[in-house]
Amino acid sequence: MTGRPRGFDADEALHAAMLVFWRQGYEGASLADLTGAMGITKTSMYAAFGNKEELFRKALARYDEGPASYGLRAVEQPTAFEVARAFLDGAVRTTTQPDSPAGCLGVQGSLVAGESAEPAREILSEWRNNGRRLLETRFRRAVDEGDLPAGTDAAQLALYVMTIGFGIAVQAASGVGRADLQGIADTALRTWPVS
Amino acid sequence: MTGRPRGFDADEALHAAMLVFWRQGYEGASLADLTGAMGITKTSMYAAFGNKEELFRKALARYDEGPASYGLRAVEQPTAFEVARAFLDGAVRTTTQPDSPAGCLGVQGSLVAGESAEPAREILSEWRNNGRRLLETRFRRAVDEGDLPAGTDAAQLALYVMTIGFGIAVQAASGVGRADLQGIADTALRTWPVS
DNA sequence: CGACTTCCGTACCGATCGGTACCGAAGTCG
DNA sequence: CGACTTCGGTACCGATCGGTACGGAAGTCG
Repeated sequence: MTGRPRGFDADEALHAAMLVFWRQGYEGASLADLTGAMGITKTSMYAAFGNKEELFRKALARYDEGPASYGLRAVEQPTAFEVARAFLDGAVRTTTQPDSPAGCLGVQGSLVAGESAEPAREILSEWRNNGRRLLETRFRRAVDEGDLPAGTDAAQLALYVMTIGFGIAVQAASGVGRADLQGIADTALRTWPVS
Repeated sequence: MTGRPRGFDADEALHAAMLVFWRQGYEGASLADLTGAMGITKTSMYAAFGNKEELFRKALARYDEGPASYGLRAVEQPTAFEVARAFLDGAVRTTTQPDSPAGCLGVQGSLVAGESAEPAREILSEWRNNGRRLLETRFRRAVDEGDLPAGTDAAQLALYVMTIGFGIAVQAASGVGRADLQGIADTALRTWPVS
């Protein structure tokens, strides 16, 4: 347990890996791309992170704590409408950050389809389900509190908001700019289905 | 020009290739996957279609004429609202057709990111732009006709509808069922931003 | 210092990637 | 029939895929 300490910063390396996965998806990111960006060799990567799948899992966790943390902050808003606004605004901001890849890591990977991407697909499917459940329970609470009309389908509403967020992520990845996407979010909020 | 006639149906083969690209995206579909599904060998594929990129281009054209033809039909509706409804209903139906892959070929490919997918990305970017322009000009006409309020931003509205369609496609690829997606489309239409 | 532990660069693994050269088989003409 | 043309199966190309074996260098302890 004494030995030579590792010669690179694991956190920085993980951050770099996250950016590569974000830009290129799971399958599209080769080990050469990843280790190149991380500034380490394959051997060091395997020693530090296990394998590509584990690296992806850790990079996704890092993504969740950082760029995608707007989801957690959104559900803390006092009203359901403000939750939706915070969520969509956060999606627009994160998917169009100038110093990060366009789009959403969680969406990029979900679609990629080679057979070798199966682990990533499952990981991301779970990630997205967590997000939806988060919104759903928050909206259910809003119904209980009288913030949303009784009889509102919280699950349906959560799915609706998530869907718009995904659409925004796809558009961002396609090169649509922040102003246009903010316009979409505003439109969706202006026509907030309840209230 | 006499020679031996080809021993397979090029149309059927192209259809099979389209399904593979649809399910797996451009990069995710290997030549082995493609030719396996097409029932021909690599050699025959290259002779008949050129290369993978050309095959993809032709498969996309086939997709456009078939599964994605709801877009063209949508803009023929008499009112802007009905255009949007036809578009979103078509998106739900096509992305959840039980005998076809879930999701949208045009969206699957847009996100995939390996370096070798660059040609596909450009092809699909153009494809999506065409769709947006189609809606935009249709909405602009609706403004001219007084169907939409004067001052309505047709481009923004087209982008909004496309975004919801993309979101639906992502959800479909994630396994969300047709009924839930139809609910999303209905929600979006119920809160149609103009009217 | 010297034993020990860990790091990390090189070189390599089999598998698969998209794409091609070759050639016998098979079908269409005169 | 026989010349000709195209089909399409095999075998292969170099490059790259994710992953690993090995060994020298480098750092931490007693």
